[in-house]
Amino acid sequence: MAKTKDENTENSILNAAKNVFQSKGMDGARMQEIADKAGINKAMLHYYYRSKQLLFEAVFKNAFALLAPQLNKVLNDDSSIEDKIRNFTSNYISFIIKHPYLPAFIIQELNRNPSFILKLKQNKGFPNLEKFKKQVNLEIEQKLIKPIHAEQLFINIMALNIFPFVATPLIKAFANINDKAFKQLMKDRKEEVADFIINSIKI
Amino acid sequence: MAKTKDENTENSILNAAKNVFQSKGMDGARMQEIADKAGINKAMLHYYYRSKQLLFEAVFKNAFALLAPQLNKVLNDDSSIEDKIRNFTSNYISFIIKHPYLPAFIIQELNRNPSFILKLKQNKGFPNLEKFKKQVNLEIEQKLIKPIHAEQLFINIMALNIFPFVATPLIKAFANINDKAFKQLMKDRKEEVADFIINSIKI
DNA sequence: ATTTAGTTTAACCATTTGGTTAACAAAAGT
DNA sequence: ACTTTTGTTAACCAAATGGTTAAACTAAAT
Repeated sequence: MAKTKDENTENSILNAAKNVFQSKGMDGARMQEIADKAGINKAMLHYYYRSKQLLFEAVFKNAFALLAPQLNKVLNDDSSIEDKIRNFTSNYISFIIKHPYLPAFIIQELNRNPSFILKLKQNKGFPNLEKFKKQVNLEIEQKLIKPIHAEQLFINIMALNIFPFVATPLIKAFANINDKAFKQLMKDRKEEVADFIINSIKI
Repeated sequence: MAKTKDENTENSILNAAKNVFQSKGMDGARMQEIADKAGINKAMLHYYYRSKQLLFEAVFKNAFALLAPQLNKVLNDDSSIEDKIRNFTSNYISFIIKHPYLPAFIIQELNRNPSFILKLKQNKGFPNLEKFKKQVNLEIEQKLIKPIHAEQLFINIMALNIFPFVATPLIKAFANINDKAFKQLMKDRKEEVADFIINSIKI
């Protein structure tokens, strides 16, 4: 396929692998297809990455490293809960529109192999709820927001932002809309979702 | 595996196939494993279902047929929006706790092959938003709920209810909780999610 | 009792797939 | 100049995999 200045072979392999793995998953991906897309011989894949498993892990870690900082924004910055939610929602949806396969890929592969997340958890920078919890409880005490468990609020924020990009075909079918209308709906959500959440918790 | 009165072979195959396909997906599933779990010879799979693809489709249609009526409850019954949301949320989460693999399976396979949903769309009983849209707009006119696009509200309801069961490993890792705590969190959501939605749209 | 239709099995087959090997080319050290 | 290291290829391999076949078994129908 297009080899738009992939510089070195190692990188063009990773790019091709990203493509194939993210659209077909570990089980559906074929080493031959990755090699073809990278424009090289299949043996090169093993020369640079030893095995399908290791190549996959390189792709997965890359993908996760892209997603994690986005989540940390909600959890670890110092603005108010309301500002956080507005910022995060707008940024996150913009981000995902650029990487539409990402969330479904990560979720699918973690379901296939849940123990894989244990490795990721050890990295520093792995999202952690502690600070967010304290902040939520503080704002509840200060009567800034209605009582809610921080975990539930966090799940709700994730769900409202991520779900449509994971269940795209389902939503398109139920709402009976085409690709263009779906994209518009997602753009609208940048504001709608934040309003929806804040409406619910604001006193 | 356990062959607890599976009656006929055809059914025990379908059961085994359900197990394997729903936990490993189409690409990860192996005919041999299905045969072993059903306690029969691999040739029987082809005798009764001709091919992996057809066996898979039988499982998938079964799964979808289980999910669709649940969604139609929100869309086509005659109670108020508020009652619908409360009923649906409580029922749906109970339902999914009994079939935890279902939503991830359906979403994963539709992402793998989005055109597959076209076949399903032709079935009557396929969820449709028209009635729900009218009702939402009516209740907005009557000042019973705040203005919101019906599609967005529907997406939000789906997201808040379904997402945690699709992204279970992710949520468990972020919230740093074990299986027991996660299950409790999900039970709590039966009420919390409905409150969250209604808080947001109620005037 | 014998035919017939449906069910089940073991052995087999062709293809696909991840991975390896050996030869070769091109840089990089010396 | 030559030796070593790195990058690349084509051909090959063993295992796995979906699928087929022909024969055997079973039970009801004739």
